[in-house]
Amino acid sequence: MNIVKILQQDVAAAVERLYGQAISAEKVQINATLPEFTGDYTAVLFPFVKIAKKSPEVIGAEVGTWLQRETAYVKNYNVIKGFLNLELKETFWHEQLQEVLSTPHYGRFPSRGERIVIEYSSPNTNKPLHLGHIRNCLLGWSCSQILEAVGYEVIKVQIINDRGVAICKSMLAWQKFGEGRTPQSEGMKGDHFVGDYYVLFERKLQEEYEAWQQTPQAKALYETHHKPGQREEEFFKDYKNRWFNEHSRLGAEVREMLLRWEAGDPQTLALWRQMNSWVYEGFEATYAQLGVQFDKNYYESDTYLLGKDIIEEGLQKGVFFRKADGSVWIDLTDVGYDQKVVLRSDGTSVYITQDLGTARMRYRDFGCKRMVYVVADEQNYHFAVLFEILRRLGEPYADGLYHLSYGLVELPTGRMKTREGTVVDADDLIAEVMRLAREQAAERGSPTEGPEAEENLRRVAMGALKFFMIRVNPKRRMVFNPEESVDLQGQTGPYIQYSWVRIHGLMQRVQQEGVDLSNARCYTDFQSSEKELLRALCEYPSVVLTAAQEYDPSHVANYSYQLAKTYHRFWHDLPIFSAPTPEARAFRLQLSCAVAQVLESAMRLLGIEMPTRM
RNA sequence: GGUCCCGUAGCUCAACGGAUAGAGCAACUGCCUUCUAAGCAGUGGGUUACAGGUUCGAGUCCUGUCGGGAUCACCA
Repeated sequence: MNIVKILQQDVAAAVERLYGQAISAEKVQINATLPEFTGDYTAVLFPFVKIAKKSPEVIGAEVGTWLQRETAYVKNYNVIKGFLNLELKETFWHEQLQEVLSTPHYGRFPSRGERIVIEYSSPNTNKPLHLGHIRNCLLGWSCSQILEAVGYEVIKVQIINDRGVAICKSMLAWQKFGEGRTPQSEGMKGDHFVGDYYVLFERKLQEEYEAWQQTPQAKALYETHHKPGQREEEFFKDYKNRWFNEHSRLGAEVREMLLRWEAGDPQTLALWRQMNSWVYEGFEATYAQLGVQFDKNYYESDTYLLGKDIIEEGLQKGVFFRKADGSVWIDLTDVGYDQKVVLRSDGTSVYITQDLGTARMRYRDFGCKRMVYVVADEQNYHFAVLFEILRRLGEPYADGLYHLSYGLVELPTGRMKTREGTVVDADDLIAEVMRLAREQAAERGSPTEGPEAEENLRRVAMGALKFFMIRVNPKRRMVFNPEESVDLQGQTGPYIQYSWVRIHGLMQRVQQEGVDLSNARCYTDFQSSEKELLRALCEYPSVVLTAAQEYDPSHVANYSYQLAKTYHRFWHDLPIFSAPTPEARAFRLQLSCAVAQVLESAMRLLGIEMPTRM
């Protein structure tokens, strides 16, 4: 059990014994003692003043004495204002260190025998992945690792939006202008190849639209329909969607194609499969670079008709109601939401219908009472509504749903905009980070040739990128400065990796020279940076737990940085291999070993691997 | 307009309701004859948007104001 919990219980016991009132151990506040005071952990005494009817100073003395007498691990105490600083015995710290070293998966929890589904990435198949997908993937992946560490059986899924207007646009553009080209013939990644046709379509569409705006019909429309003071340009910007549906020739062709697809036209399906398979090849390559995987892929083409049975069920249960035109609704005004359509008047599903169906499908597939959706915060309202509907339907998993909502990734210049070409492509970004890692390694004289160096460079580069994105609280919007993301100094992934590499070097020497570490326990003269490391090591499991409970990997990222920072200072302040005594050397090496173990474990939870050399 | 999220150093971010609000970047200054300097140490930089309230104690909780964002489609 971790030390904070032990202290909470013992302080609670002390208060009960001394003052005759039971308090819950969880309420006892235990903090790490601030560096300027002596002690390891500090109990906050103010809450006991009412119970004890004594001053904090007196309570501190009494509780401190009690702990020192009744427990095996308190060495000394002092009271400053309302704070009881406790100093723990050396034997206690040795036990803690040995526990870390002897627990192969320190920081992992026993199985809960419970499954949890986590959905992330979920791309459209008309364009390559971009910066936003990277945040999504990294968040999803590290969350899945963290949930696994706390004992869930995690099932990672994505839903691929492989149908609809968007992919038909790419298909149509390829059909009209592709002249039989393929990713192979062009030497391109398939997702970029298909994406280019999507862009081409949009360009051709814009050309058609601009030409149309010059027609008498369009001019007349502007004259009769524009809002007061609205310029022609603005008017046509707003009108584009309607024009696409009602006047555009290309728009009509896309809709025809979509209809042919829905009717199962073999030629259309063949083209659709061909183009999607190109895209999937590209996605796979990007996912491999990011180091993320999925246990199961759902395809919208399989799920887009789901959910209608649920609508029927909901109508019978009185959760939904039908309007005169045949459309089906739910009224959520009592919880502050609106009325929502769940089935169109023509009987077809809307987006949320699909999600209702997919949720149930996953429950049937995996029997999981918990599901996490990693989706950007634009969809907060959608998920609030989805979860509320599932609750009202009485679905057995309804209380285990969580929307891991994350903020948009912006550039220093503002939001990424497809139209303005400011979208940061995932593959470009990865290539850029790799390039910079290589450049910096060369500057420092680190090896850059050979398979081991290549792998190390890759790990450093991806470590920088991943840490940069994961260290900020998911729900925060984040500003992505491409230059800072590939920084390798300061609060970065490589900083943490470097501390590990230092230890790795030490351990190699330990092995080569066959250093005896068995007398580490004889060392008792702990230095402050050693104590800080020990305390940090003890804290690790609870950090993982917090990250899991809050679905927030940034806790693990910040912890890793803190631990690495403490280690760097320890390294700087104290001789390790050449410590003054054999006991000090043994202890410091063991301590280093434990730090490396925890750092590697924590970083693995973030999807970051350690390089062997830097 | 309704609902939700966010306002912390010049910038990017931390801080279970606890002690004097911390890191990194950027700027300046030191430290490699000793285990890798992608490191360490120091200097400057703050009315935690503002105003009230709750309490032993508020960046954190409550109310209001201001500022930023998202969302409120028979789109996905």
